[in-house]
Amino acid sequence: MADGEGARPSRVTIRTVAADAGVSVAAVSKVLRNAYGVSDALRTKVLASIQRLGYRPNVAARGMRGKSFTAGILVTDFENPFLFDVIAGINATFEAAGYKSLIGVGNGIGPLEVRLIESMIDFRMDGLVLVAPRLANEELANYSRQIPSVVIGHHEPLATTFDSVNSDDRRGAAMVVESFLRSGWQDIAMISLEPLDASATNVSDQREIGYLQAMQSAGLSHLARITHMPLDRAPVVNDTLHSYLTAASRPRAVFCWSDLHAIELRNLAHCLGIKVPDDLAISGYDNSRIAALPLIDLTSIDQSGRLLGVRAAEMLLTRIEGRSDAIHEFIEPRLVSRSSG
Amino acid sequence: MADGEGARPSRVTIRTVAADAGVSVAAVSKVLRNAYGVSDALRTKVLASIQRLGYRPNVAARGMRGKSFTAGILVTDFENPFLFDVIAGINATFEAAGYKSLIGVGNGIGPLEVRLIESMIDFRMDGLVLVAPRLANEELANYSRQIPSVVIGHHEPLATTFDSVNSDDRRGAAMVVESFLRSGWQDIAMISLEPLDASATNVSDQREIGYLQAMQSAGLSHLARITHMPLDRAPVVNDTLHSYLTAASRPRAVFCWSDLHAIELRNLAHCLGIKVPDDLAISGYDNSRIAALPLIDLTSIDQSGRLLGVRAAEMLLTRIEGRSDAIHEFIEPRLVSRSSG
DNA sequence: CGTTATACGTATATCGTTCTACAGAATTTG
DNA sequence: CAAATTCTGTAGAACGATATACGTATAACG
Repeated sequence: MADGEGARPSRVTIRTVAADAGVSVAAVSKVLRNAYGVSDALRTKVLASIQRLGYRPNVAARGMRGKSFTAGILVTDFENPFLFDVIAGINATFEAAGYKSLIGVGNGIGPLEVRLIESMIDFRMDGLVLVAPRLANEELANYSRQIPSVVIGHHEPLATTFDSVNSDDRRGAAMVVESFLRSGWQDIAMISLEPLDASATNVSDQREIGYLQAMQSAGLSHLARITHMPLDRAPVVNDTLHSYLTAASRPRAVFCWSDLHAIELRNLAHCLGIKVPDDLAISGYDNSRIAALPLIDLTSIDQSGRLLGVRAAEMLLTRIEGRSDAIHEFIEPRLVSRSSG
Repeated sequence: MADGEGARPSRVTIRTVAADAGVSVAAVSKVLRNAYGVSDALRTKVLASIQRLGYRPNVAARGMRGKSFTAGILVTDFENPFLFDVIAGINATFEAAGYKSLIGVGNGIGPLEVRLIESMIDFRMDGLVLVAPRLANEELANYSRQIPSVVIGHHEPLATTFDSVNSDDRRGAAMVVESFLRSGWQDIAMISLEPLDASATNVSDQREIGYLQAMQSAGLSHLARITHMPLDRAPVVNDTLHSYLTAASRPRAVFCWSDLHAIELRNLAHCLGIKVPDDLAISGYDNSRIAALPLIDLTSIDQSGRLLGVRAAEMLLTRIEGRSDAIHEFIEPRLVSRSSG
């Protein structure tokens, strides 16, 4: 009983270290931040004490005045397999720079995302990477003034208060259309995501634009049509896809804004006895690991998730260092052809 | 230029609120924590000011003396689709209790996991949920003394310093074997994960035990055999699975410790022209969303990931409230039969 | 009516850092 | 050799909350 709570080891603080090393608290702090004005002798003495005592600075206390050496990552839809690589890239880059990163999951719910961002600010994190945030533009502008921010998968090339890294989504969409055209299919439709607002900042909005432009360039505007799906993967999605496949107006080829829906579609087609690609060609976007499975074998656009993550983290680091002009970067997409289209 | 950094809105603190409401700082703090000794009149006055000023308490400052109202989630392998439901369950439960949760990704790398746990402690988080940690038992015992902790997917039923929630992994494994037996197959092998140490705390260790026991009960001990895979999904895994499938000793049925490898296996079998389940039956574990896809259609064990998450979060909340006796809970697994076996 | 509880608020020490000022020693300069 | 200039290290005020200790009305009691 006395054991359960009792063994409070009374945490070792900067004061403990200072006492142990026989120097002032300020001196230890200087060593920690490797700030100016500390001799080699002092440094080694302090480092030895830190080592011996197993001291770790308290981030909460640190955050009150200085930096927390931690960045927050906000992801929208935890389920999208596209995130794996992005997050791996972000984590690796931060890790190498001596930063920690913690992830918050927003579930595509605006209010929750807002609360998480605020929570990260309140934790005194040094910066934020927002992956495909579903926030109104003003909100984003507002928060990015409070904390260094970089977005991935959000197109706002004129924003001045935050950076962005994106796949060239218009180009990617066009690549799919062009590939379909080369196969001789013209009746090409698109499945996209419900737009959030009129600003066309979402990746799906940009892919729609790319799709429409490519169709127009090919003189096929009259065949272009877009179906919008809700974000949640409720039964609605399945029903919609089902009626989509069985309708008379079913296209010859479908470009899906994300592997997420393309995979569902390919499976549903399989169940309905619709041959892919003989009856229906399908392409996704993201080149996720599942799309690459031989049994799924989905044509897709690789947007180099890992690179997106790495670049975003690098940008955030320089922004934390003080850069204040905005950078907006594009990464070239790559078509990965597989049996589905 | 003056715009980039200049617009420092000088954050609203508890002092601002106190001034605005015309009360003391302590009074505001009391309202925030709804502590004892505050009249309705005062409360409404303070809440109005909070509302008007848009005040949010600084978590870092909070964590220095009181609670941060945030829990940390440590996940090992971000890629395992099993995590989706677990994390959703944890998040939903914390959210409802007014807690935030932040996720750290350990990548199955021991040292990194340790650093993340320490980081979460240093952030003054109120508690930790560790999902399938790959830590030595002493380390776990050590950290769980420093911060309220609950583990998921880690079997240590005698631990006194932390709680655990687990699928009954032995039972789940046995269910698979029994199902194979009912189909008339006896030559049943298992693919498992490289053990971390001799303590058999990992879920894969427990599933091995369940598998061996079930084989023994059926008088098939002589046919039981286990192949161990590395955790990383390097080419090694693929090579190993390839030679596994082409070897003369290929079993009639395979029980995989996780959908992760079962999916790989089913795809590889497909590529090699091995009919599933006619030539080879396959079962996974986790009943992940991918396993349920008609094109994959993998028999699997559902371990109610969401429920695991919910229970773990609930336990952590009561432990944060002061409970000090350990709880170790099992959740009944459920077999989901599909075409693969 | 005086005494004792009780409810409500306030003042202030405290948490563990960072960071600004400054003092003393060592070094360079004129 | 005195004065000016580094170079090191220290003291102590923040940071923004919590929580303890205490004072003062108000209510309850005998």
